[in-house]
Amino acid sequence: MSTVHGSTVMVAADGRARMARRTASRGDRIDEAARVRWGWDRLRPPQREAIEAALEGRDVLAVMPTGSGKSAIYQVAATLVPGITVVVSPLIALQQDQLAGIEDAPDAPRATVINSHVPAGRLEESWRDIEAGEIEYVLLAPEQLVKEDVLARLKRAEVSLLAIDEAHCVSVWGHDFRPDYLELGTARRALGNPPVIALTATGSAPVRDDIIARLGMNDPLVIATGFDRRNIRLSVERHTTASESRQAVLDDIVALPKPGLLYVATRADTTRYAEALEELGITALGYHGGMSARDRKRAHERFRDDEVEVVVATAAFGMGIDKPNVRFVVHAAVPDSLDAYYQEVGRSGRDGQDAQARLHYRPEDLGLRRFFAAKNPSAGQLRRVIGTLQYADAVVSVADLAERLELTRRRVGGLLDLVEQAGRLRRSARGVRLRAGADVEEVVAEAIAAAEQRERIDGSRIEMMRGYAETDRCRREVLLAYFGEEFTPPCDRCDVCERGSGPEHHEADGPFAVQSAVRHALWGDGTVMSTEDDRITVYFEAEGYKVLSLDAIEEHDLLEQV
DNA sequence: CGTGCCAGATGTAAATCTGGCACGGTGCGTTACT
Repeated sequence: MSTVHGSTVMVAADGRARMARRTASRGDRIDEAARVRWGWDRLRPPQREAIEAALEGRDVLAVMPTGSGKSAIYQVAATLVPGITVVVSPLIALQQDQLAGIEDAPDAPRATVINSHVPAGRLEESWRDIEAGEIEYVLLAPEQLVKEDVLARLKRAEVSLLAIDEAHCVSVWGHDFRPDYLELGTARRALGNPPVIALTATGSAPVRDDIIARLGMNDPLVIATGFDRRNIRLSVERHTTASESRQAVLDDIVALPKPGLLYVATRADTTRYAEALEELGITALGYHGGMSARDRKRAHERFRDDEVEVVVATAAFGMGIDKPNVRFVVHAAVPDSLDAYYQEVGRSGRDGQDAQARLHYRPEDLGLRRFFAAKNPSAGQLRRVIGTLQYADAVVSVADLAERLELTRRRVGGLLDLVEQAGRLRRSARGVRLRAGADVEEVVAEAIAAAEQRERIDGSRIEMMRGYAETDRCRREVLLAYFGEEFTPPCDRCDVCERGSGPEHHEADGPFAVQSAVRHALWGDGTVMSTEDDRITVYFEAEGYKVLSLDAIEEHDLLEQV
């Protein structure tokens, strides 16, 4: 676990020198494949490093901003290993884009998608091609990869590489929303344990740890490139009333250069703001997950083609968006974490030109995020799940379990995740079973404790969002510290620095270095995320983020270096 | 947790206040109907 965060870049750098000597010819092959198959003149060092590691059979976690060529890693690596490459992609729309991207390349190998939108006839055709060895890339969502027949057919075709695109979904969605994300580790084993390449643009400590643990990655090479996007100007405007905030958002959008994105908290707000903007003479479109696939596609296209100035969207909008000239991302309400915020903000200024990231903040808006983070697992349902598993005393598939208990698969998946976090569940390709010697009431209590832990962690991430909004320090410093990157202010590209009102920066000379491992008497192991004059922020694996006063630490001897 | 809608109260005419209550995000797949 020690290579997970912090020392990662060093690990990569060490490996590079060694590998360069040993595998010069492999490097040539990589470049040649990239050039001939894809028409890319050269790969950047992080891309090559990741490919080399994967070819050596090592797991790779690449944390790189969108648009930095993450896909190239698995796309090129796939052409240099014998079997097929399975690419897990969260959205069917994204799979279509990726397929088109592959098919556009000069001499890329063939790819196919497996999902419920593919007509049965075409699907069978794809399978025949896969089994005949004519396909290099199989694109699918985790829901497919947990199906027994899909796994069996893929295994027969020999999978040499497993790529997980948008891998933060494992952590962000796996725990409740899309539980099949948690089965990817099991699926990997069922496929014969091919090396995993996990790709994401979100790289905070808990998310990275979770990805590595959930995918069962073994001593992965973690490549994290810089997070700083200096062309994006960061600012926060604080409001007291809802109507004042609303007016400020509209004023902002009128004044800012377009096109841009407005993120709101609810579906109803997408319509309300879009209508208000239209009345102000701005072409605007609402966008949320409840819209039809056709309307969503249309909105994407109109935004891409500059036919609409502003898209007003919930968090549903964004994945796969690679529009270069987005000039602003305004938030009418806070998202649930800095991970989400930075990802949304990162959709601006892809062309390197000036862009604005403005957050309109009311502390009350955090309430909605807390509501969504509340897990409140039912002890009764947990008892039924655990009791049924114990009674069965055999492997039961999640679908079976859901049917027997008359609960949705999502619900059962969420409950099983808690049992797993409590260390009481065994997963296999065919289903789950309880570990031997478990007492039902004991497991229920442990699972509830696991839910409470998760809630604490999610809650602490919301608190970090609050910390960003309310800080009197350089916003870039705060944001980058969250991603484990040290930054010395001023950045001159945030509202705090521009006002010149931030506290004077001192080189941290306290006892705890950023990214060092520490242990707390009560909260266990943690990693120092940032240090200030009188306090430090630590991420504890079991508790989430905590801000500790240095005086208190000293007085009560709370924290030791590990 | 916070917001916004609605019914009912207020107290004698129209409009404002108040308390209760529903609702809030992200997508895969499957299935039953047009």
